[in-house]
Amino acid sequence: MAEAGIMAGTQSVEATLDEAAAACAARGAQLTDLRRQVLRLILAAPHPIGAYALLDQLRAERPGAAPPTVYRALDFLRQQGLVHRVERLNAFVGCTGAEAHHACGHGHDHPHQFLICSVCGATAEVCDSRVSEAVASAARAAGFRPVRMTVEVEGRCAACAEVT
Amino acid sequence: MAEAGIMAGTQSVEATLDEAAAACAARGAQLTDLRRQVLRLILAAPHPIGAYALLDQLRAERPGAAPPTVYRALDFLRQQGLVHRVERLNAFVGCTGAEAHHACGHGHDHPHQFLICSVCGATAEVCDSRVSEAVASAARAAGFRPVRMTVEVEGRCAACAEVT
DNA sequence: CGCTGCGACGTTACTCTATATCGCATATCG
DNA sequence: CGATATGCGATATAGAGTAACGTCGCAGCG
Repeated sequence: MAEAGIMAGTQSVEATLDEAAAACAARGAQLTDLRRQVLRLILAAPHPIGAYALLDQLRAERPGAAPPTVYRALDFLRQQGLVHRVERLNAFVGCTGAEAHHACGHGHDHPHQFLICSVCGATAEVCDSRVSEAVASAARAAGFRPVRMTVEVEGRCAACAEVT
Repeated sequence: MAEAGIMAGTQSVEATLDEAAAACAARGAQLTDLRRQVLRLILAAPHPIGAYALLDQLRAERPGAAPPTVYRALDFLRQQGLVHRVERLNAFVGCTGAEAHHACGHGHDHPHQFLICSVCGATAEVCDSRVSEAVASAARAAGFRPVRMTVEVEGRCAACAEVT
């Protein structure tokens, strides 16, 4: 229970992949086999995963895979809002709760925040509008026109904080 | 005037270096020649500068410089709160307004935010407590114990926004 | 005096992250 | 049919960061 806030989506990876394919199709883009494989690996990983770890795993199914193979797929998945990049880790995670974000009116480039546990490596995505409002308003106060924001918090997740 | 929010400190680089040296000494650390050179290059750069660009410039004075040379100096300068890393850019900037931060009660690891202009590359550091409060409180609401935060906003600075 | 510990720095080598570029195949449309 | 677009294989290179080891100089101390 303590991990509730840190858990990824509860549905199966394959179901998520099917939803993702449908969402892409609805936008006129296609989730090809390669892209689907990459997304599957990301969703199956317990934590944010680096591009080259992804590449290693991908080679099991696709021996010819090279860095551009992975990066092209990642670029696509990010455009589609299916994957986010965690800047502090140079790693990638599946976007959890894309439905929720759409429900609250955000597009696929929604503002989000990451909570990164420096003990266990778990990374949770949250979507707090007060945070994005505060950041955007601080930026505007400086005469700045915000477009995209990165908010990443390093600390201890609930489970690791208990141990203290 | 439009750039007021984006300007770096107004005093000369050398004066800043002297202050930095004094601040280090007060903490029992020393700003050696190497560290001073690296800090000078960062302060003189108009924008955040990458480690390898720094290395290239450093080699003019110090032909034997290698990556560890730069990274060790950067680690020191970051510990001393004289330099920040911009995660989105994999680059480094001088900490503007360290005095102001100390004045408002923060140590040298103060929470800060970056405004990064995607047109001209200018990067401004701001220190808005409402932002850091909002982020910290969102994190705690998820049972997370925040330690350090990265807030980086990409958009258009005042000068570049005028042009539209 | 020589020993020891420590911090700063040099040096080599390596890993990881990311992009540029060329080229081929297919697909879709007028 | 040709023309343009997209996906992807393949090679090469740039950029970011770290590991490991050695050396020098400078305390403090028996």
